[in-house]
Amino acid sequence: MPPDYIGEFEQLVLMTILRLGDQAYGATVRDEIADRTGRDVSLSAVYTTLERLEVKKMLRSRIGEPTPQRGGRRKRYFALSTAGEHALQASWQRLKRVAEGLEPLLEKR
Amino acid sequence: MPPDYIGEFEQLVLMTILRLGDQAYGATVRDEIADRTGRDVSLSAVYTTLERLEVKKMLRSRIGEPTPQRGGRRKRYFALSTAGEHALQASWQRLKRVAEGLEPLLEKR
DNA sequence: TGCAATTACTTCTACATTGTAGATAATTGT
DNA sequence: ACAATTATCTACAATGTAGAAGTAATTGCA
Repeated sequence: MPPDYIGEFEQLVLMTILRLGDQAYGATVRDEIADRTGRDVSLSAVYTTLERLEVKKMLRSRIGEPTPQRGGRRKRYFALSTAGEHALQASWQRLKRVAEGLEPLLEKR
Repeated sequence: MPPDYIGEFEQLVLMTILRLGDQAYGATVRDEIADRTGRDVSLSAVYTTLERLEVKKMLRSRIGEPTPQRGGRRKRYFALSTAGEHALQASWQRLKRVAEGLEPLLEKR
């Protein structure tokens, strides 16, 4: 594998974190992916992937302050590392190059 | 997994077959992916994936006639099935929706 | 002719990585 | 203590990948 290879779900997760900015944690990532793809992934699938991406240094995380609301455990917020950003950009570029010119076939219905 | 889920490499392979049309077989698929992604995948990686996609009915294959060239085994040509075309379109749509609006971040260098 | 060498592809075997869910545990507010 | 939220553990299935081995053609030469 290329050193910065990421799988398709990892790619979705990274993009979603990028989109969510400082509101990226387990539940929001899950919900956003569900909304955008129509696919209902389990929370644990998301967490496992987040964990692995952090091990690969593509993400960093920090534990949030307790929210003065309704109880419950503290959130763990995630953000892309520079490496993660690069890996995501690289995979996006590769994909675009492979899809280049095929759009009419990929999008016809 | 959604019934039509395909991994990222499977996606590359399907797109490549679409592009290659009636010239899609092991070696050409490998070379095209290598050219477009810069990633040098082994032939056997390609074959395994082709095989699995055919089992999932996303591809069909036929054995070609012997070519009057330099000998060698007959080619096995691949083509997308209707299901494969749909799965590819669906995954492309999902991806586009997830990436929507993030292009500036995905493409900046 | 006829068979070893060469060529062009494909299949087999095996293992690493990624995808995914269900059960379980940890914190925090009331 | 209990309800509310979020996170971790455990396990297994699916996908990604390479290297060795196998097969079917053509060629060249005894």
